[in-house]
Amino acid sequence: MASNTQSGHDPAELGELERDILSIVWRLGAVTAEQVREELDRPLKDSTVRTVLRRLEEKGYLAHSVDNRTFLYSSAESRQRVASRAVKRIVDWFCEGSVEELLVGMVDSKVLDRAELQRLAARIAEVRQREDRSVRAAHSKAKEARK
Amino acid sequence: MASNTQSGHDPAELGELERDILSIVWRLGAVTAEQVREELDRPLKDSTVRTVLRRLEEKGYLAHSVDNRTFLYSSAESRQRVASRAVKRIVDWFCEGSVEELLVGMVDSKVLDRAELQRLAARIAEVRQREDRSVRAAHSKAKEARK
DNA sequence: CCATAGTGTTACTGAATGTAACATACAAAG
DNA sequence: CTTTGTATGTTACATTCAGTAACACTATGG
Repeated sequence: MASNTQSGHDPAELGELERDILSIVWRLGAVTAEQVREELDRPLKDSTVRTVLRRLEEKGYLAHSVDNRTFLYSSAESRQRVASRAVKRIVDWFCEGSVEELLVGMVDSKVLDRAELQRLAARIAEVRQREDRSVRAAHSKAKEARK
Repeated sequence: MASNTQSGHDPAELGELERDILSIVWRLGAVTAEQVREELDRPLKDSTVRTVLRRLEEKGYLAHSVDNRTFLYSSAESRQRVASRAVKRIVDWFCEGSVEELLVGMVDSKVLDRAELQRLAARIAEVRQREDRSVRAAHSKAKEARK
């Protein structure tokens, strides 16, 4: 059943270099292959970096624009979004879709400590507020349209 | 930096067959290779199944005991624990360790809907309670073995 | 002693990733 | 117009991992 929100690609799991490069793009915003290369800890040839950038674009993680003959790569998906999808996959594989069970497990196995849990609870409350607002907004907007 | 909580194996990401088999073991509790094979949808040779079972054991996900010449496999780690570690990896890769950001992202990208969020909040409160209790218990019980 | 039921060993294949050389194109300098 | 320096396009090879399985080995009941 799955049914993703949009594109139909299954990220599987990115390799280490791919993740590093993705992180750099997320951090710097819009970068050239050269910039990425400099940012990396490992000394890689530029063709290597460009190959990975291209692959990341093929996979839908990046997009590029051309700035005066030079490619400027930027992310096509936010970190949160990518992370969320990855987590969702995990929840589906291992937890039969129950996010709560997952969270409980995370606390049990000390992946999440109490402090994080606390901040998390606060954050959830906050997001709930925001959600409420947008729900209400959509509501009144719909009413408006109906008129 | 980094530093894992305990054992030093990096789960990377299990393959599909591995996940299926792991799920079967989690579901059935203790199984023989033959049972696993029957449980699978795909028709695989038993040597295939046994190979995967062995690999899962090597990776630390399963353990086996010998029951009268036959191997009985059972899980060495709970689903929640495995899922938690997987999620932690993702959080580390993509969210710089911020679980809250991840959750926020999950709500934003509709991976988590409001109902789930609500149940989640309740569950977190519950876990918090339990944590409090065990913290108190551990406290009075002296601080010998830390595991 | 032999067949049967298990396990141990080894191997091949295909896909994904890391890594990079080499070929091309084109704008600016001369 | 030719040279040259950037930047991109193409292609390839090595490695690793997961899927898949054949074949060898061993002990046990009849």
